[in-house]
Amino acid sequence: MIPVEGRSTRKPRGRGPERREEILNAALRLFSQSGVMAVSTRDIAGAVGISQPALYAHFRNRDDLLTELSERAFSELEQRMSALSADAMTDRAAFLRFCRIYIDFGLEQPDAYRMAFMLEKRRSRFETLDPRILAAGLKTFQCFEERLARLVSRSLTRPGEARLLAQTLWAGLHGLVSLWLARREFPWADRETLITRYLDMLADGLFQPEGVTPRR
Amino acid sequence: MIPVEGRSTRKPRGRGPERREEILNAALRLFSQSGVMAVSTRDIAGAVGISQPALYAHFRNRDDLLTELSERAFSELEQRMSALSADAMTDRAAFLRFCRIYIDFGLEQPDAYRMAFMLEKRRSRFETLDPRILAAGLKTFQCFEERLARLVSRSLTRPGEARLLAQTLWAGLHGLVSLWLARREFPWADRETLITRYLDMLADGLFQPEGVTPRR
DNA sequence: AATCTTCGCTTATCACTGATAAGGAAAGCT
DNA sequence: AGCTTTCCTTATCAGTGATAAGCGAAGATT
Repeated sequence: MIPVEGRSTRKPRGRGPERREEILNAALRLFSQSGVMAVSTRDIAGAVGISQPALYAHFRNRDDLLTELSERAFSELEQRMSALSADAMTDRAAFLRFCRIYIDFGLEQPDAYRMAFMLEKRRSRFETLDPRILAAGLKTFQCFEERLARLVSRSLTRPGEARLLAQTLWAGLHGLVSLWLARREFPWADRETLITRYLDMLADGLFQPEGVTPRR
Repeated sequence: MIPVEGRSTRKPRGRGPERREEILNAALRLFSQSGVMAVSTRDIAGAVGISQPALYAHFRNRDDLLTELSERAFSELEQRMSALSADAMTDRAAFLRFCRIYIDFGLEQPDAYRMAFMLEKRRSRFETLDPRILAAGLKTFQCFEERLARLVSRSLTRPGEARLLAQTLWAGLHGLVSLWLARREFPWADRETLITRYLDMLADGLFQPEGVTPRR
């Protein structure tokens, strides 16, 4: 009855985990093709080749599956941010490259980005955010804040500055990316110009010229 | 048969338009209470006191109703932006107040804001934006751009600057507002501080000190 | 070897969703 | 009065996420 410490008494690992993986991949592919809202559990099950209720052996419900994909998306973004080492750069250059990583992630993987930051549950009563997504988001933000702080540490003086900067910067980048994703048909200005201009504006505000103190 | 010019031959205005209004108001109230995704057409019909199919005499479908509310939200934002007259202000002060109007609108009327900018249709195949919402959004953006350009005209030099500034600014403000709305549980820094800091950063980038040219 | 247990799956079914069909009743116009 | 139009009803549809009940084969136990 009591399992031996460190070794489960039984080894039920058949092809369960692989199936689970299969489902996640199929779901992500379908979501990318048709949008999260348009894909039903039957679509996913059909793509995998199993019946619809079979999904519920691997995930508690549809939202649970979405949450899992969301966590993966966060993880991918963390990896990209962590991969940036900018030792031989000026703060400004490092800052710009860091922002680019975020933006590129959103544009290259719009569905992953949507999962992570724009996901609203289908039938949730008054928008209570899934705690797992919240936790994953927090972890990613901490990564964001920490990386950012190291990159521009020489330009930060006041205490609490890092967190404030990280939140404002995140918001700004998210605005750009999310509007692009949600309002694709809008007559946007040239994307490169827009990015460059926006980041320059931020950087100009951040890295004040020497001898000039920001007003207010 | 042929209606007299300027006077319709029949006057079918029974209580149709009022009903329509009633439905829109009930829907908006329900959406505010429970979130857009959680409210069904039966909920709306029940709140008005009619049967569910009766809705379809006034709106082609659920999305049509949402679109109508979306247009209203845009209209409301336009009104707020147009109401700002900042003749006796510096460019910087006018800029800050203008941004505040946008932010306040989003925070005070989160559902209207969501309708306007964050609405993703329930079953749309690959996210084609409703042309009506697109049109309404365009109109609002033109208002945004025009008002902004007048406020800070003295600080704009290059051609095309206004449009670029408007789009980047909009994106930045949207990022702040939409993240607040979508991730309420996130441990945000003090909201006032965050707003002030963010707008200052933008303004610092925008309104360079005299005699100092922005780098790059 | 025979049995038992567990796991991943099936079919059948649920309540609910948005949407349509068909028809009824009342108001307004000719 | 008769006709049309408008707004509403009930009945019903296919499709949704989710659950219940049971089946069958693999692995463990006897």
